[in-house]
Amino acid sequence: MITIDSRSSKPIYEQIIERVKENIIKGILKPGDKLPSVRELASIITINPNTISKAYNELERMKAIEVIRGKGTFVAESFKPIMDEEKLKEIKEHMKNIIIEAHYVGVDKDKLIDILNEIYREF
Amino acid sequence: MITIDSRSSKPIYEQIIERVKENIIKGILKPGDKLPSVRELASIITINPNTISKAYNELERMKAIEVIRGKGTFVAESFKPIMDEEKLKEIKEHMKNIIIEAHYVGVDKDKLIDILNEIYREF
Amino acid sequence: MITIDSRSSKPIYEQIIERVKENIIKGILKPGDKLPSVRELASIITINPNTISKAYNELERMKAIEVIRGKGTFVAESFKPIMDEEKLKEIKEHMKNIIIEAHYVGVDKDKLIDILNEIYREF
Amino acid sequence: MITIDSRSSKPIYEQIIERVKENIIKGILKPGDKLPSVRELASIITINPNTISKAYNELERMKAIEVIRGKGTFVAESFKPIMDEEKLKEIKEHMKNIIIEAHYVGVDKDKLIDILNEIYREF
DNA sequence: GTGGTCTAGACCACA
DNA sequence: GTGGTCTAGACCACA
Repeated sequence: MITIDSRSSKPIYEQIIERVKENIIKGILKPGDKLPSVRELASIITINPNTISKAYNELERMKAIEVIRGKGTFVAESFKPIMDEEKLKEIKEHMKNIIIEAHYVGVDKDKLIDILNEIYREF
Repeated sequence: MITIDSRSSKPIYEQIIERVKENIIKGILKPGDKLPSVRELASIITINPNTISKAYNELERMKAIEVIRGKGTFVAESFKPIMDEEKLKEIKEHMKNIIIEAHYVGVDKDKLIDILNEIYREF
Repeated sequence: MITIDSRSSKPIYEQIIERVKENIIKGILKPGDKLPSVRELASIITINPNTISKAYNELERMKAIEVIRGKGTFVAESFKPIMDEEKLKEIKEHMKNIIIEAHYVGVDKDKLIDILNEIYREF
Repeated sequence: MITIDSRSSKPIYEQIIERVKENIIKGILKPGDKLPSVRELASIITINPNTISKAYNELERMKAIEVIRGKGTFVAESFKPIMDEEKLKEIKEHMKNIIIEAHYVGVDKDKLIDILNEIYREF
């Protein structure tokens, strides 16, 4: 369910965050579902537990998951998008950079929208 | 022409690369145009020359600019998009992450396409 | 394993790149093998770590080695020659120059092919 | 007759040396032939005269050309290869590096010998 | 412990 | 004046 690319320049803890969020959005993980414990996940994907911990902590801060003491970690019950101006600006920045990179491999606006639609279809 | 956001977590040399590419795409920098010399740009944006050098070197590797010995650095004459499977996969990855992040601030597909179109309009 | 000729006009970081590639081709370094860390190698050959870093970065770009975050640097698992027209042209250029230089020290075609065969035998 | 690639990382003066030697080996320039004067050549290929001068000086040191005061520069009358141990070692080094580079673009021994033969045929 | 980024500063070849 | 190489040293994120 969660696959890590150790060769990626993207930190492992960020990869975990993304995979968990992706699974939630895709409905593979539903509100109330229990996540594997830190140690469990660490042994499954053979990653240092500290790294899993860091990912879970960030996910909790984002209200994507909830830690219930003594019971475990669960997908948050109610998902309310939090409109965050800073975050929105960041997204625009990232999109601009994608557009620039796309241009340099010969991907134009229409092809980029195709890619975007394709990814949404997978969700 | 080239502005750096020192609060950004993105390395300075990467910011320079992006700004130069952006200026080329927007036509602000045209093929054959001379870029400021390493030392010049370093003093303009008060960054260490080594950092500028690193950015210029990567831009040269990407064939976006050309270094002519003892004369300076110039926007490459011929821009040919290089279709790179790896790079394309990377772009898709980035796009997927943007979509995930967008979802968490309540930005849906249509709004994201709006943002994309808006950025293209600036180019 | 890696020796530097400080009298050579060839930059140190390029010498390191060549020695590493040579060791990989000779099988002294095998896929998955760990390379000495940047600091380790720096202290072994008494070279500044930045210089080692530069060499390792170029080797990574060439897909000869892989950097795994926080763990170290390893010989790439899968070696796939990348057919690169530019690089091939460069090789021909170099070969032409060798032939010209050889002529001026009285080394003819047959002797040059002997030299070539001799080097291949060492690999 | 002499073409320069200003984008090459190879210094212009070295490129001139190589082209002149190449022309001599190919017989395009014969012993006793007059070379263009420094200023002439400088204006033909629009290069700084100092750069031409440097190339001619090195060619003279190698006994490939001769400067006759007040008359001009000529291809040396008698070509005697000078067996130079240092130079030979250098050639072997270069050959080794070519072999390493060739391996990384998928060019094996036989193909490399083909390339070598092909270049000799042009001479 | 691992590599990545950045600064300050020196020296050099080349044009 | 131009970029390239190298050193010394600091700080940082990641695992």
